[in-house]
Amino acid sequence: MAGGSRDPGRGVTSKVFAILEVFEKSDGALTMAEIASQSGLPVSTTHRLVQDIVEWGMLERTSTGRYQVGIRLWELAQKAGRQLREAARPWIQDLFALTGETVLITVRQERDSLVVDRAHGAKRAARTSRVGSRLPLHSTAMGKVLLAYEEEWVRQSYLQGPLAQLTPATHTNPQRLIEELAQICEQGYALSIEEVRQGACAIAVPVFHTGRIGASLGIVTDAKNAPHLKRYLPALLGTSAQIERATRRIPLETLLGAAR
Amino acid sequence: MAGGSRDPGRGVTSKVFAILEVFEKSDGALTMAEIASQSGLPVSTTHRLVQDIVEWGMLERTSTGRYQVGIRLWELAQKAGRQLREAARPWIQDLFALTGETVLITVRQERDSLVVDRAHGAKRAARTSRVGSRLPLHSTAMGKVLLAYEEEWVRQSYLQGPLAQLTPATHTNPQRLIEELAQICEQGYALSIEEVRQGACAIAVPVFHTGRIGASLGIVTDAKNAPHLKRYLPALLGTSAQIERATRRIPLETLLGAAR
DNA sequence: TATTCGTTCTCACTGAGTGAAAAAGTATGG
DNA sequence: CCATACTTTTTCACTCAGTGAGAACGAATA
Repeated sequence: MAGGSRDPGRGVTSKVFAILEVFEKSDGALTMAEIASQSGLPVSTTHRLVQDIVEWGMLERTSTGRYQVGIRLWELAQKAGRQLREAARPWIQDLFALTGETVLITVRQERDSLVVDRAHGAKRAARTSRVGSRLPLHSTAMGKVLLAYEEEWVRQSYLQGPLAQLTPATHTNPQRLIEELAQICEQGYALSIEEVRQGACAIAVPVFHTGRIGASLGIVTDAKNAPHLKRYLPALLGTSAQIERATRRIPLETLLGAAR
Repeated sequence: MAGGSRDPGRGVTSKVFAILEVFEKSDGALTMAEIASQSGLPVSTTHRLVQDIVEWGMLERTSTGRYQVGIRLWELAQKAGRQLREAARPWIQDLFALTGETVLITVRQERDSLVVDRAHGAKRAARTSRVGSRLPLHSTAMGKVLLAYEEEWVRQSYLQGPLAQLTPATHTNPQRLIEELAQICEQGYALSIEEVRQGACAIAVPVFHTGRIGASLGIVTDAKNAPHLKRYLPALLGTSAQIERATRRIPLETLLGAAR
Protein backbone atom coordinates (compact mmCIF):
# COMPACT_ATOMS: atom_id res chain seq x y z
CA MET A 1 0.00 0.00 0.00
CA ALA A 2 0.91 3.65 0.23
CA GLY A 3 3.27 5.60 -1.96
CA GLY A 4 3.17 5.18 -5.67
CA SER A 5 -0.24 6.23 -6.91
CA ARG A 6 0.29 9.98 -6.69
CA ASP A 7 -1.87 12.18 -8.80
CA PRO A 8 0.34 12.54 -11.85
CA GLY A 9 1.03 15.89 -13.48
CA ARG A 10 0.45 17.88 -10.30
CA GLY A 11 3.61 19.27 -8.79
CA VAL A 12 4.00 20.41 -5.22
CA THR A 13 3.72 24.03 -6.31
CA SER A 14 0.42 23.24 -7.91
CA LYS A 15 -0.85 21.68 -4.72
CA VAL A 16 0.25 24.57 -2.55
CA PHE A 17 -1.58 27.03 -4.75
CA ALA A 18 -4.59 24.76 -4.98
CA ILE A 19 -4.81 25.11 -1.22
CA LEU A 20 -4.48 28.89 -1.35
CA GLU A 21 -7.08 28.98 -4.11
CA VAL A 22 -9.59 27.42 -1.76
CA PHE A 23 -9.37 30.53 0.41
CA GLU A 24 -9.89 32.74 -2.59
CA LYS A 25 -13.32 31.26 -3.09
CA SER A 26 -14.63 30.95 0.43
CA ASP A 27 -14.98 33.58 3.10
CA GLY A 28 -13.89 33.05 6.66
CA ALA A 29 -11.73 30.42 8.29
CA LEU A 30 -11.68 26.80 7.14
CA THR A 31 -11.00 23.48 8.82
CA MET A 32 -8.38 21.05 7.66
CA ALA A 33 -11.04 18.73 6.27
CA GLU A 34 -12.71 21.55 4.35
CA ILE A 35 -9.43 22.59 2.78
CA ALA A 36 -8.77 18.99 1.79
CA SER A 37 -12.12 18.38 0.17
CA GLN A 38 -12.29 21.79 -1.49
CA SER A 39 -8.83 21.44 -2.99
CA GLY A 40 -9.36 17.83 -3.97
CA LEU A 41 -6.17 16.73 -2.22
CA PRO A 42 -5.83 13.79 0.18
CA VAL A 43 -6.15 14.79 3.83
CA SER A 44 -2.66 13.74 4.79
CA THR A 45 -1.09 15.69 1.94
CA THR A 46 -3.21 18.72 2.74
CA HIS A 47 -2.22 18.47 6.35
CA ARG A 48 1.48 18.42 5.59
CA LEU A 49 1.33 21.26 3.09
CA VAL A 50 -0.90 23.46 5.24
CA GLN A 51 1.61 23.03 8.05
CA ASP A 52 4.38 24.25 5.77
CA ILE A 53 2.35 27.20 4.55
CA VAL A 54 1.45 28.21 8.10
CA GLU A 55 5.12 28.07 9.00
CA TRP A 56 5.70 30.76 6.40
CA GLY A 57 2.85 32.89 7.72
CA MET A 58 0.87 32.79 4.48
CA LEU A 59 -1.91 31.00 6.31
CA GLU A 60 -2.66 31.36 10.00
CA ARG A 61 -4.37 29.16 12.51
CA THR A 62 -7.15 30.61 14.61
CA SER A 63 -7.66 29.64 18.23
CA THR A 64 -10.56 27.45 17.11
CA GLY A 65 -8.16 25.37 15.03
CA ARG A 66 -9.34 26.71 11.70
CA TYR A 67 -7.17 28.29 9.06
CA GLN A 68 -7.34 31.66 7.32
CA VAL A 69 -5.26 33.85 5.06
CA GLY A 70 -2.25 35.15 6.96
CA ILE A 71 -1.27 38.76 7.41
CA ARG A 72 2.11 37.98 5.85
CA LEU A 73 0.44 37.28 2.54
CA TRP A 74 -1.35 40.61 2.79
CA GLU A 75 1.90 42.37 3.50
CA LEU A 76 3.57 40.83 0.48
CA ALA A 77 0.59 41.55 -1.73
CA GLN A 78 0.62 45.27 -0.96
CA LYS A 79 3.43 45.50 -3.50
CA ALA A 80 1.04 44.66 -6.33
CA GLY A 81 -0.80 47.58 -7.83
CA ARG A 82 0.54 49.93 -5.19
CA GLN A 83 1.19 52.81 -7.52
CA LEU A 84 -2.34 53.08 -8.87
CA ARG A 85 -3.91 52.73 -5.43
CA GLU A 86 -1.62 55.30 -3.86
CA ALA A 87 -2.01 57.78 -6.66
CA ALA A 88 -5.78 57.42 -6.83
CA ARG A 89 -6.61 57.21 -3.13
CA PRO A 90 -6.58 60.92 -2.26
CA TRP A 91 -8.73 61.75 -5.24
CA ILE A 92 -11.38 59.15 -4.65
CA GLN A 93 -11.48 60.30 -1.04
CA ASP A 94 -12.11 63.84 -2.22
CA LEU A 95 -14.81 62.61 -4.53
CA PHE A 96 -16.49 60.77 -1.69
CA ALA A 97 -16.24 63.84 0.55
CA LEU A 98 -17.80 65.92 -2.19
CA THR A 99 -20.68 63.58 -3.04
CA GLY A 100 -21.20 61.50 0.08
CA GLU A 101 -21.63 58.50 -2.20
CA THR A 102 -19.59 55.30 -2.41
CA VAL A 103 -16.75 55.71 -4.91
CA LEU A 104 -15.04 52.78 -6.63
CA ILE A 105 -12.01 52.49 -8.87
CA THR A 106 -11.67 49.29 -10.88
CA VAL A 107 -9.41 47.78 -13.54
CA ARG A 108 -10.02 45.06 -16.06
CA GLN A 109 -8.71 41.67 -15.05
CA GLU A 110 -9.47 39.07 -17.69
CA ARG A 111 -13.27 39.08 -18.06
CA ASP A 112 -13.92 40.90 -14.81
CA SER A 113 -13.89 44.35 -13.35
CA LEU A 114 -11.65 44.16 -10.27
CA VAL A 115 -12.24 46.65 -7.44
CA VAL A 116 -8.87 48.22 -6.65
CA ASP A 117 -10.03 50.75 -4.08
CA ARG A 118 -13.16 52.14 -2.55
CA ALA A 119 -14.13 55.19 -0.51
CA HIS A 120 -17.31 55.16 1.50
CA GLY A 121 -18.93 56.45 4.65
CA ALA A 122 -19.47 54.59 7.89
CA LYS A 123 -23.10 53.74 7.12
CA ARG A 124 -23.51 53.01 3.42
CA ALA A 125 -20.62 50.50 3.36
CA ALA A 126 -21.74 46.91 2.95
CA ARG A 127 -23.96 47.03 -0.13
CA THR A 128 -21.24 47.74 -2.68
CA SER A 129 -18.55 45.36 -3.89
CA ARG A 130 -15.55 45.01 -1.64
CA VAL A 131 -11.98 45.92 -2.48
CA GLY A 132 -10.50 42.89 -4.22
CA SER A 133 -13.81 41.58 -5.53
CA ARG A 134 -14.69 40.98 -9.17
CA LEU A 135 -17.79 41.28 -11.29
CA PRO A 136 -18.27 40.48 -14.99
CA LEU A 137 -17.49 43.42 -17.26
CA HIS A 138 -20.90 43.65 -18.90
CA SER A 139 -22.83 43.96 -15.66
CA THR A 140 -21.34 47.00 -13.94
CA ALA A 141 -21.03 50.59 -15.09
CA MET A 142 -17.28 50.47 -14.46
CA GLY A 143 -16.96 47.20 -16.33
CA LYS A 144 -18.86 48.54 -19.32
CA VAL A 145 -16.53 51.53 -19.46
CA LEU A 146 -13.49 49.26 -19.31
CA LEU A 147 -14.90 47.20 -22.13
CA ALA A 148 -16.14 50.12 -24.23
CA TYR A 149 -12.72 51.76 -24.51
CA GLU A 150 -10.78 48.50 -24.80
CA GLU A 151 -9.30 47.41 -28.10
CA GLU A 152 -11.65 45.88 -30.63
CA TRP A 153 -10.40 42.30 -30.33
CA VAL A 154 -10.81 42.32 -26.55
CA ARG A 155 -14.38 43.53 -26.86
CA GLN A 156 -15.09 40.94 -29.55
CA SER A 157 -13.72 38.01 -27.61
CA TYR A 158 -15.47 39.13 -24.44
CA LEU A 159 -18.86 39.21 -26.13
CA GLN A 160 -18.15 35.77 -27.55
CA GLY A 161 -18.03 34.33 -24.03
CA PRO A 162 -20.94 33.70 -21.65
CA LEU A 163 -22.74 36.79 -20.38
CA ALA A 164 -24.10 36.09 -16.89
CA GLN A 165 -27.52 37.43 -15.94
CA LEU A 166 -27.03 38.84 -12.43
CA THR A 167 -30.44 40.50 -12.19
CA PRO A 168 -33.44 40.68 -14.54
CA ALA A 169 -32.06 44.05 -15.70
CA THR A 170 -28.59 42.83 -16.71
CA HIS A 171 -27.94 43.42 -20.38
CA THR A 172 -26.99 40.08 -21.88
CA ASN A 173 -27.82 40.54 -25.54
CA PRO A 174 -24.48 40.79 -27.41
CA GLN A 175 -25.95 42.92 -30.17
CA ARG A 176 -27.50 45.38 -27.75
CA LEU A 177 -24.28 45.45 -25.75
CA ILE A 178 -22.24 46.41 -28.81
CA GLU A 179 -24.58 49.33 -29.39
CA GLU A 180 -24.48 50.31 -25.74
CA LEU A 181 -20.69 50.21 -25.65
CA ALA A 182 -20.51 52.42 -28.74
CA GLN A 183 -22.86 54.87 -27.09
CA ILE A 184 -20.73 54.87 -23.93
CA CYS A 185 -17.67 55.87 -25.96
CA GLU A 186 -19.65 58.66 -27.56
CA GLN A 187 -21.08 60.12 -24.38
CA GLY A 188 -18.03 59.40 -22.22
CA TYR A 189 -19.77 57.60 -19.37
CA ALA A 190 -21.69 54.43 -18.56
CA LEU A 191 -24.74 53.73 -16.43
CA SER A 192 -25.92 50.58 -14.72
CA ILE A 193 -29.40 50.59 -13.24
CA GLU A 194 -30.04 47.56 -11.03
CA GLU A 195 -27.98 45.44 -13.42
CA VAL A 196 -25.75 44.11 -10.66
CA ARG A 197 -27.99 44.14 -7.63
CA GLN A 198 -31.59 45.11 -7.11
CA GLY A 199 -31.78 48.52 -5.49
CA ALA A 200 -28.38 49.74 -6.67
CA CYS A 201 -27.30 51.86 -9.60
CA ALA A 202 -24.03 53.36 -10.77
CA ILE A 203 -22.33 55.80 -13.12
CA ALA A 204 -18.76 55.42 -14.31
CA VAL A 205 -16.17 57.23 -16.42
CA PRO A 206 -12.86 56.09 -17.95
CA VAL A 207 -9.39 56.80 -16.56
CA PHE A 208 -6.88 56.85 -19.39
CA HIS A 209 -3.18 56.08 -19.30
CA THR A 210 -0.82 56.59 -22.22
CA GLY A 211 -3.77 56.86 -24.56
CA ARG A 212 -5.30 53.55 -23.52
CA ILE A 213 -8.05 52.76 -21.05
CA GLY A 214 -6.37 52.09 -17.71
CA ALA A 215 -9.08 52.06 -15.09
CA SER A 216 -12.64 53.11 -14.44
CA LEU A 217 -13.94 55.44 -11.77
CA GLY A 218 -17.52 55.18 -10.60
CA ILE A 219 -20.14 56.10 -8.06
CA VAL A 220 -22.56 53.52 -6.72
CA THR A 221 -25.74 54.64 -5.01
CA ASP A 222 -29.30 53.66 -4.22
CA ALA A 223 -31.48 52.88 -7.23
CA LYS A 224 -33.88 55.63 -6.26
CA ASN A 225 -31.16 58.15 -7.20
CA ALA A 226 -30.95 56.72 -10.71
CA PRO A 227 -32.65 59.68 -12.42
CA HIS A 228 -30.11 62.09 -10.93
CA LEU A 229 -26.96 60.05 -11.60
CA LYS A 230 -25.75 62.42 -14.29
CA ARG A 231 -25.25 65.23 -11.83
CA TYR A 232 -22.15 63.37 -10.59
CA LEU A 233 -20.64 63.48 -14.05
CA PRO A 234 -18.65 66.73 -13.72
CA ALA A 235 -17.12 65.59 -10.41
CA LEU A 236 -16.31 62.15 -11.84
CA LEU A 237 -14.67 63.60 -14.94
CA GLY A 238 -12.68 66.08 -12.88
CA THR A 239 -11.47 63.35 -10.52
CA SER A 240 -10.62 61.08 -13.41
CA ALA A 241 -8.51 63.86 -14.94
CA GLN A 242 -6.65 64.29 -11.64
CA ILE A 243 -5.91 60.58 -11.40
CA GLU A 244 -4.72 60.62 -15.00
CA ARG A 245 -2.38 63.46 -14.13
CA ALA A 246 -1.13 61.71 -11.01
CA THR A 247 -0.37 58.47 -12.86
CA ARG A 248 0.95 60.00 -16.07
CA ARG A 249 4.60 59.59 -15.14
CA ILE A 250 4.25 56.04 -13.85
CA PRO A 251 4.95 53.33 -16.45
CA LEU A 252 1.87 51.26 -17.14
CA GLU A 253 3.80 48.15 -16.12
CA THR A 254 4.36 49.13 -12.53
CA LEU A 255 1.02 50.89 -12.16
CA LEU A 256 -0.81 47.67 -11.63
CA GLY A 257 1.91 45.11 -11.46
CA ALA A 258 0.44 43.39 -14.48
CA ALA A 259 1.83 43.42 -17.99
CA ARG A 260 -1.77 43.40 -19.20
CA MET B 1 26.98 15.12 -12.67
CA ALA B 2 23.50 16.45 -12.05
CA GLY B 3 20.86 15.20 -9.65
CA GLY B 4 21.78 14.03 -6.22
CA SER B 5 23.30 16.88 -4.26
CA ARG B 6 20.08 18.73 -3.53
CA ASP B 7 20.00 21.11 -0.64
CA PRO B 8 18.72 18.86 2.10
CA GLY B 9 15.96 19.87 4.50
CA ARG B 10 14.39 22.35 2.09
CA GLY B 11 11.11 21.23 0.65
CA VAL B 12 9.53 22.57 -2.49
CA THR B 13 7.10 24.62 -0.44
CA SER B 14 10.01 26.23 1.29
CA LYS B 15 11.60 27.12 -2.02
CA VAL B 16 8.44 28.58 -3.45
CA PHE B 17 8.03 30.84 -0.46
CA ALA B 18 11.72 31.71 -0.46
CA ILE B 19 11.11 33.09 -3.93
CA LEU B 20 8.07 35.07 -2.83
CA GLU B 21 10.03 36.34 0.16
CA VAL B 22 12.53 37.93 -2.19
CA PHE B 23 9.78 40.21 -3.45
CA GLU B 24 8.83 41.11 0.09
CA LYS B 25 12.23 42.68 0.61
CA SER B 26 12.86 44.43 -2.67
CA ASP B 27 10.77 46.99 -4.49
CA GLY B 28 10.03 46.83 -8.17
CA ALA B 29 10.38 44.05 -10.68
CA LEU B 30 13.21 41.53 -10.58
CA THR B 31 15.07 39.47 -13.17
CA MET B 32 15.35 35.71 -13.04
CA ALA B 33 19.01 35.97 -12.01
CA GLU B 34 18.19 38.40 -9.20
CA ILE B 35 15.49 36.14 -7.83
CA ALA B 36 17.90 33.21 -7.94
CA SER B 37 20.74 34.94 -6.15
CA GLN B 38 18.47 36.68 -3.61
CA SER B 39 16.70 33.46 -2.72
CA GLY B 40 19.89 31.43 -2.67
CA LEU B 41 18.43 28.86 -5.04
CA PRO B 42 20.12 27.47 -8.17
CA VAL B 43 19.10 29.27 -11.35
CA SER B 44 17.52 26.28 -12.97
CA THR B 45 15.41 25.50 -9.93
CA THR B 46 14.39 29.14 -9.60
CA HIS B 47 13.50 29.19 -13.26
CA ARG B 48 11.25 26.16 -13.01
CA LEU B 49 9.51 27.31 -9.85
CA VAL B 50 9.01 30.88 -11.03
CA GLN B 51 7.36 29.48 -14.15
CA ASP B 52 4.95 27.53 -11.99
CA ILE B 53 4.19 30.50 -9.79
CA VAL B 54 3.55 32.74 -12.78
CA GLU B 55 1.19 30.12 -14.15
CA TRP B 56 -0.88 30.60 -11.02
CA GLY B 57 -0.80 34.37 -11.33
CA MET B 58 0.93 34.95 -8.04
CA LEU B 59 3.85 36.48 -9.89
CA GLU B 60 3.61 38.26 -13.21
CA ARG B 61 6.05 38.90 -15.99
CA THR B 62 6.50 42.45 -17.25
CA SER B 63 7.10 43.23 -20.90
CA THR B 64 10.76 43.80 -20.04
CA GLY B 65 11.02 40.18 -18.95
CA ARG B 66 11.20 40.96 -15.25
CA TYR B 67 8.94 39.54 -12.57
CA GLN B 68 6.75 41.22 -9.99
CA VAL B 69 4.04 40.38 -7.50
CA GLY B 70 0.87 39.42 -9.33
CA ILE B 71 -2.56 40.94 -8.94
CA ARG B 72 -3.95 37.51 -8.10
CA LEU B 73 -1.91 37.44 -4.91
CA TRP B 74 -3.27 40.86 -4.00
CA GLU B 75 -6.81 39.68 -4.62
CA LEU B 76 -6.34 36.67 -2.38
CA ALA B 77 -4.67 38.73 0.31
CA GLN B 78 -7.59 41.15 0.59
CA LYS B 79 -9.24 38.47 2.72
CA ALA B 80 -6.69 38.99 5.49
CA GLY B 81 -7.46 41.72 7.97
CA ARG B 82 -10.46 42.86 5.97
CA GLN B 83 -12.72 43.48 8.89
CA LEU B 84 -10.45 45.91 10.70
CA ARG B 85 -9.62 47.81 7.54
CA GLU B 86 -13.23 48.10 6.45
CA ALA B 87 -14.47 49.10 9.87
CA ALA B 88 -11.73 51.67 10.42
CA ARG B 89 -11.52 53.19 6.96
CA PRO B 90 -14.43 55.66 7.12
CA TRP B 91 -13.25 56.94 10.49
CA ILE B 92 -9.67 57.51 9.55
CA GLN B 93 -10.93 59.28 6.45
CA ASP B 94 -13.03 61.56 8.63
CA LEU B 95 -10.03 62.19 10.82
CA PHE B 96 -7.96 63.14 7.82
CA ALA B 97 -10.69 65.41 6.51
CA LEU B 98 -10.87 67.08 9.91
CA THR B 99 -7.15 67.60 10.41
CA GLY B 100 -5.68 67.59 6.92
CA GLU B 101 -2.83 65.48 8.30
CA THR B 102 -1.74 61.96 7.37
CA VAL B 103 -3.56 59.39 9.51
CA LEU B 104 -2.26 55.87 10.11
CA ILE B 105 -3.71 52.81 11.79
CA THR B 106 -1.27 50.07 12.76
CA VAL B 107 -1.26 46.74 14.58
CA ARG B 108 1.51 44.86 16.30
CA GLN B 109 3.06 42.12 14.22
CA GLU B 110 5.86 40.38 16.10
CA ARG B 111 8.38 43.11 16.91
CA ASP B 112 7.00 45.61 14.43
CA SER B 113 4.21 48.06 14.00
CA LEU B 114 2.47 47.14 10.74
CA VAL B 115 0.61 49.85 8.81
CA VAL B 116 -2.86 48.50 8.07
CA ASP B 117 -4.34 51.60 6.48
CA ARG B 118 -3.55 55.20 5.81
CA ALA B 119 -5.46 58.33 4.85
CA HIS B 120 -3.62 61.26 3.34
CA GLY B 121 -3.92 64.15 0.93
CA ALA B 122 -2.60 64.30 -2.60
CA LYS B 123 0.50 66.26 -1.68
CA ARG B 124 1.79 65.10 1.69
CA ALA B 125 1.75 61.41 0.69
CA ALA B 126 5.20 59.99 0.19
CA ARG B 127 7.00 60.87 3.41
CA THR B 128 5.03 58.55 5.71
CA SER B 129 5.21 54.77 5.87
CA ARG B 130 3.22 52.93 3.26
CA VAL B 131 0.33 50.59 3.85
CA GLY B 132 1.86 47.17 4.48
CA SER B 133 5.17 48.51 5.77
CA ARG B 134 6.69 47.79 9.18
CA LEU B 135 8.77 49.73 11.67
CA PRO B 136 10.17 48.57 15.01
CA LEU B 137 7.77 49.11 17.90
CA HIS B 138 10.04 51.37 19.96
CA SER B 139 10.62 53.90 17.20
CA THR B 140 7.15 55.08 16.23
CA ALA B 141 4.41 56.71 18.27
CA MET B 142 1.98 53.98 17.17
CA GLY B 143 4.49 51.27 18.00
CA LYS B 144 5.10 52.66 21.46
CA VAL B 145 1.37 52.69 22.14
CA LEU B 146 1.07 49.08 20.97
CA LEU B 147 3.92 48.12 23.28
CA ALA B 148 2.83 50.23 26.24
CA TYR B 149 -0.59 48.59 26.51
CA GLU B 150 0.63 45.10 25.64
CA GLU B 151 0.94 42.41 28.30
CA GLU B 152 3.97 42.59 30.58
CA TRP B 153 5.78 39.58 29.13
CA VAL B 154 5.52 40.92 25.58
CA ARG B 155 7.00 44.24 26.67
CA GLN B 156 9.76 42.48 28.59
CA SER B 157 10.79 40.21 25.76
CA TYR B 158 10.65 43.06 23.27
CA LEU B 159 13.03 45.19 25.31
CA GLN B 160 15.35 42.20 25.63
CA GLY B 161 15.87 42.20 21.87
CA PRO B 162 17.90 44.66 19.79
CA LEU B 163 16.58 48.23 19.65
CA ALA B 164 17.52 49.77 16.32
CA GLN B 165 18.62 53.40 16.21
CA LEU B 166 16.75 54.85 13.20
CA THR B 167 17.72 58.48 13.86
CA PRO B 168 19.84 60.18 16.52
CA ALA B 169 16.58 60.87 18.39
CA THR B 170 15.37 57.24 18.57
CA HIS B 171 15.00 56.10 22.17
CA THR B 172 17.07 52.95 22.53
CA ASN B 173 17.79 52.84 26.24
CA PRO B 174 15.65 49.98 27.66
CA GLN B 175 15.40 51.60 31.09
CA ARG B 176 14.25 54.92 29.68
CA LEU B 177 11.81 53.10 27.38
CA ILE B 178 10.20 51.29 30.32
CA GLU B 179 9.60 54.66 31.96
CA GLU B 180 8.31 56.19 28.75
CA LEU B 181 5.89 53.30 28.17
CA ALA B 182 4.56 53.63 31.70
CA GLN B 183 4.04 57.33 31.12
CA ILE B 184 2.23 56.60 27.84
CA CYS B 185 -0.24 54.35 29.70
CA GLU B 186 -0.81 57.10 32.25
CA GLN B 187 -1.41 59.90 29.79
CA GLY B 188 -3.15 57.78 27.16
CA TYR B 189 -1.07 58.77 24.15
CA ALA B 190 2.45 58.55 22.74
CA LEU B 191 4.66 61.01 20.89
CA SER B 192 7.55 60.47 18.52
CA ILE B 193 9.63 63.50 17.54
CA GLU B 194 12.01 62.75 14.69
CA GLU B 195 12.58 59.28 16.12
CA VAL B 196 11.73 57.55 12.84
CA ARG B 197 12.78 60.09 10.25
CA GLN B 198 14.32 63.52 10.50
CA GLY B 199 11.67 66.14 9.92
CA ALA B 200 8.71 64.02 10.95
CA CYS B 201 6.81 63.68 14.20
CA ALA B 202 3.71 61.81 15.32
CA ILE B 203 1.11 61.36 18.03
CA ALA B 204 -0.77 58.11 18.60
CA VAL B 205 -3.52 56.68 20.81
CA PRO B 206 -4.61 53.10 21.52
CA VAL B 207 -7.59 51.32 19.97
CA PHE B 208 -8.89 48.68 22.36
CA HIS B 209 -10.75 45.48 21.60
CA THR B 210 -12.25 43.19 24.22
CA GLY B 211 -10.21 44.91 26.91
CA ARG B 212 -6.90 44.38 25.16
CA ILE B 213 -4.85 46.63 22.93
CA GLY B 214 -5.87 45.88 19.36
CA ALA B 215 -4.46 48.63 17.20
CA SER B 216 -3.02 52.11 17.33
CA LEU B 217 -4.26 55.23 15.60
CA GLY B 218 -1.90 58.07 14.87
CA ILE B 219 -1.22 61.28 13.03
CA VAL B 220 2.10 61.92 11.32
CA THR B 221 3.10 65.45 10.41
CA ASP B 222 6.04 67.75 9.84
CA ALA B 223 8.45 68.07 12.75
CA LYS B 224 7.82 71.80 12.90
CA ASN B 225 4.29 71.01 14.18
CA ALA B 226 5.70 69.01 17.08
CA PRO B 227 4.81 71.60 19.76
CA HIS B 228 1.16 71.56 18.70
CA LEU B 229 0.73 67.79 18.36
CA LYS B 230 -1.45 67.55 21.43
CA ARG B 231 -4.21 69.56 19.82
CA TYR B 232 -4.99 66.47 17.73
CA LEU B 233 -5.60 64.44 20.86
CA PRO B 234 -9.37 65.00 21.19
CA ALA B 235 -9.95 64.09 17.55
CA LEU B 236 -7.73 61.01 17.83
CA LEU B 237 -9.46 59.81 20.98
CA GLY B 238 -12.87 60.38 19.46
CA THR B 239 -11.95 58.49 16.31
CA SER B 240 -10.42 55.68 18.31
CA ALA B 241 -13.65 55.36 20.28
CA GLN B 242 -15.62 55.14 17.02
CA ILE B 243 -13.37 52.41 15.67
CA GLU B 244 -13.69 50.55 18.95
CA ARG B 245 -17.45 50.76 18.63
CA ALA B 246 -17.38 49.62 15.00
CA THR B 247 -15.21 46.60 15.75
CA ARG B 248 -16.77 45.62 19.06
CA ARG B 249 -18.99 42.92 17.58
CA ILE B 250 -16.28 41.40 15.42
CA PRO B 251 -14.38 38.54 17.06
CA LEU B 252 -10.72 39.40 17.55
CA GLU B 253 -9.79 36.36 15.46
CA THR B 254 -11.35 37.50 12.25
CA LEU B 255 -10.55 41.17 12.80
CA LEU B 256 -7.03 40.75 11.62
CA GLY B 257 -6.89 37.17 10.51
CA ALA B 258 -4.24 36.45 13.08
CA ALA B 259 -4.70 34.48 16.26
CA ARG B 260 -2.16 36.84 17.88
C1' DT C 1 -19.38 3.58 26.99
C1' DA C 2 -19.91 3.35 21.96
C1' DT C 3 -19.94 6.02 17.67
C1' DT C 4 -18.64 9.49 14.56
C1' DC C 5 -15.94 12.76 12.63
C1' DG C 6 -11.72 15.57 12.31
C1' DT C 7 -6.86 15.86 13.01
C1' DT C 8 -2.20 14.13 13.29
C1' DC C 9 1.33 10.58 12.67
C1' DT C 10 3.61 6.53 10.39
C1' DC C 11 6.05 4.40 6.78
C1' DA C 12 7.62 1.86 2.58
C1' DC C 13 7.74 3.13 -2.16
C1' DT C 14 9.03 5.72 -6.22
C1' DG C 15 8.61 9.38 -9.81
C1' DA C 16 8.66 14.27 -9.12
C1' DG C 17 11.93 17.33 -8.24
C1' DT C 18 16.70 18.20 -8.66
C1' DG C 19 20.70 21.22 -10.28
C1' DA C 20 25.14 20.96 -13.04
C1' DA C 21 25.94 21.77 -17.41
C1' DA C 22 24.91 22.61 -22.20
C1' DA C 23 22.26 25.33 -25.44
C1' DA C 24 19.93 29.30 -26.89
C1' DG C 25 19.17 34.07 -26.56
C1' DT C 26 20.55 38.95 -25.63
C1' DA C 27 23.24 42.86 -24.68
C1' DT C 28 27.99 45.17 -25.05
C1' DG C 29 32.04 46.68 -27.43
C1' DG C 30 35.91 46.79 -30.37
C1' DC D 1 30.80 41.95 -38.17
C1' DC D 2 32.45 38.77 -34.88
C1' DA D 3 34.04 38.29 -30.10
C1' DT D 4 32.90 38.58 -25.28
C1' DA D 5 30.07 38.50 -21.30
C1' DC D 6 25.89 37.69 -19.30
C1' DT D 7 21.08 36.00 -18.77
C1' DT D 8 17.49 32.89 -19.78
C1' DT D 9 15.92 28.41 -21.04
C1' DT D 10 16.30 23.43 -21.84
C1' DT D 11 18.19 18.95 -20.95
C1' DC D 12 18.85 14.77 -18.34
C1' DA D 13 20.38 10.94 -15.29
C1' DC D 14 20.04 10.37 -10.44
C1' DT D 15 17.75 9.78 -6.13
C1' DC D 16 15.56 11.42 -1.93
C1' DA D 17 11.77 14.43 -0.86
C1' DG D 18 7.16 13.95 -1.29
C1' DT D 19 3.54 10.78 -1.21
C1' DG D 20 -1.07 9.05 0.56
C1' DA D 21 -3.43 4.84 2.53
C1' DG D 22 -4.05 3.68 6.78
C1' DA D 23 -3.40 3.63 11.85
C1' DA D 24 -3.57 6.21 15.96
C1' DC D 25 -5.18 9.88 18.45
C1' DG D 26 -8.53 13.37 20.06
C1' DA D 27 -12.87 15.67 20.53
C1' DA D 28 -17.34 15.98 20.24
C1' DT D 29 -22.18 13.70 20.20
C1' DA D 30 -25.50 10.08 21.19
